[in-house]
Amino acid sequence: MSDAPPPGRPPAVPLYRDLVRQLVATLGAGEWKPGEAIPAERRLAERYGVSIGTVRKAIDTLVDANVLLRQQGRGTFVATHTRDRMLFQFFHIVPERGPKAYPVVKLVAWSRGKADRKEAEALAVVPGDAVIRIRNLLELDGQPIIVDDIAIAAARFPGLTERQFRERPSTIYSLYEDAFGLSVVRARERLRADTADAEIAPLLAVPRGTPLLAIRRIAHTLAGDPIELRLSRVNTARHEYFADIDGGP
Amino acid sequence: MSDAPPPGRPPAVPLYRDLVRQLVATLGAGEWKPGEAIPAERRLAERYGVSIGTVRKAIDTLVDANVLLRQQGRGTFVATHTRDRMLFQFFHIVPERGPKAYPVVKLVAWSRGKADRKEAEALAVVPGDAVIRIRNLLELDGQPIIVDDIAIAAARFPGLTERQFRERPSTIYSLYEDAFGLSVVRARERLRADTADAEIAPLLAVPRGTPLLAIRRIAHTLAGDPIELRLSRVNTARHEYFADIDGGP
DNA sequence: AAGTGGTCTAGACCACCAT
DNA sequence: TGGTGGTCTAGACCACTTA
Repeated sequence: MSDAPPPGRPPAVPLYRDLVRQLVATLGAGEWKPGEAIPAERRLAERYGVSIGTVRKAIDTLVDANVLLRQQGRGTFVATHTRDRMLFQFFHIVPERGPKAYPVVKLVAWSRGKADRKEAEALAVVPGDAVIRIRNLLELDGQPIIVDDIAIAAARFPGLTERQFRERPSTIYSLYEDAFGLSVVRARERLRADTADAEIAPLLAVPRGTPLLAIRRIAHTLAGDPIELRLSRVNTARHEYFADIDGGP
Repeated sequence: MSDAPPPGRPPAVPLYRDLVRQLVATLGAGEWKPGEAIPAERRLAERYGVSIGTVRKAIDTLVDANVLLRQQGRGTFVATHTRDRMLFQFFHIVPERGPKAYPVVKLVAWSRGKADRKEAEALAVVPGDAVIRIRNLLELDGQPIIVDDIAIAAARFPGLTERQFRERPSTIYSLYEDAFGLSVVRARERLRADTADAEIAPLLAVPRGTPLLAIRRIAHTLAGDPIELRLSRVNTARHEYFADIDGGP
């Protein structure tokens, strides 16, 4: 790509892998922003001195990872955090019966504080570093179903205000993206069964001791940096968490 | 592929998609069995009269779906239900800390009965049809952590005996595969929080009312037929369910 | 040495979209 | 009409496995 491979020394890393790395670096540097088109495949092939097939294979990788989005006849675009993407990729609570719906999000609490040990570990910061904590209440069908406790490192979100959260028209991840250039592309979730304590129960309008589904999520950027720790508590009386193991061909 | 495309009428379905369909059909017909190699890509290209690139694209699809497995220098093999595959693809319970481990499975109960409405719906049979119900207790680190209640349609597993379950050296899905030619390739799971009742609590050695994670799984064959309904109840005091949202590039 | 999958090329032609 | 991604070809060469 930049250099010819040394003679007789086959490249340890395939060209298209290297191209993925370069595309990710270019994306990370902000040369192509969410919502924008990246250059056409033929142009990328020229720019990097590889064949179009190799470009396609590299782009395939990033499309599979939901980082890029192909649109035939139009171009290839950097993925954005629309409501739809949030609903289909990151929101896994569905009604027991009936169609999936968008939650209505209400900000309950917003505060600054110092990272405790668990927060620090999850966010890859030092205990005591400034964190911002947000509590949201999510309603489905007009009923309060989920309490989200979100923690983010203040250093990654300079100047973030409570007002930005209140006035957010779209999803939280689109706020991270638009205002701070931080794109969540993947997350790890751990689930367990818990019970409603005195603090959570009234928010969800359930008795204390009601079993709740507790979801601990760490959201990552394309570079792999953790940028959000989220503890969701879900009333699963009429809703469920879904997971599909393998989409199939 | 079999016929030339009508002149001026572009094929509605791409060649490689059609090839996927044919490969799936051949797999379903049992021409290539789990663990066996399918013909080399060059041979498939000849056999179906397409280029090797098209064959590779079709095989890519089935490899992504965990139906086929490529091994460089050896061949492409039909996936089997090994312990490893079970652990990495279908078993999502991990210790709170420490490495993932295989569960030790103990058969608690085995019975035949008639499908109730929910079982019938899940297994795509008629209520009242014969079903086999299995209850397993799964231990991790020597502790009983999971109770699995499995229901399968008896008609799909002719001659299945309790003994086969007791003597199973590997996983249940490998029994389905080896003895009945039914390969589980994907599953849908729905999770909610529940509490231990009088029946489950003693099996897990917890007090009644202990919060448990309830997982309802329907497992499907490559053809999309549901072949197993499984209700797992998990003591999440020291273990968790994990879900990765997007593997990334 | 023979056979396998893995990478890469340099095109051709098509379907789709904007103008 | 021109540009985009989508499909498909017919090879070449490589890395790896097995015999």
